[in-house]
Amino acid sequence: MQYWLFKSEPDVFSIEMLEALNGKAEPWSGVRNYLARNHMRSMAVGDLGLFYHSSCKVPGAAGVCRVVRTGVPDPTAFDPKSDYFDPKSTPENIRWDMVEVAFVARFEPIVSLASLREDPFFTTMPLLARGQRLSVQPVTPEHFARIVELGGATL
DNA sequence: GCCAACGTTGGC
DNA sequence: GCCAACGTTGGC
Repeated sequence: MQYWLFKSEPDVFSIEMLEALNGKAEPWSGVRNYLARNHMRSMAVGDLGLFYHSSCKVPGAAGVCRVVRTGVPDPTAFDPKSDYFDPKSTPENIRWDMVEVAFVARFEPIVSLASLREDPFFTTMPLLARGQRLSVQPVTPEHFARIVELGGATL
C-alpha cells in the first residue's frame, strides 16, 4: 500500500464536500501536470491519501481519502467547453487519465501547513520543500501515520 | 496583492 | 535542443 497527498482548493472542492457524497467516488479530474499524472498512474485501488486544502485561510491536511478506481480517462480533457480541455488528448490516445477517490476521514482540527513546518519530523516531507507545487505527490507511511494521529482520526 | 518558483511554449 | 518569455501555483 502506498500513501499520497491530493491538493484541492476548498472553495472549489473541500473535504466536507467529499464527506457529503456519502462514500460516492469523486473523479480527480483537471490535473494537467505530467508528474502529478504519473503519480496517479502509480496508484492502486485501496491506497490512502491525505486530502490537502490549498490556497485558503489555513492551508493543511484536512482529512483522508481512499483510491477507489484507477486508470480512468479524464473526461474534461475531451470537452471543448472545459477549462481543462486538451485537444491532444483523444479517446484513442488518452493523455490525461486519473483516479477516483472516496471519503475516509476528516481531521479535527485540520493539520495545518504551519504546524507541519514547526515539527522537525516533517522537514523531509516533499510538501514542505521550497517551491513545491505538485498537486498530487507521494507521502511516506511514517509521515502519513503521524498526520492522521495529529488530525485525531482513527482509520 | 505580492512574489518566488516552477512548468510550458515557441522562436531560433 | 537551448533558453527567454510567459502563465500558473500557492504561501504569505
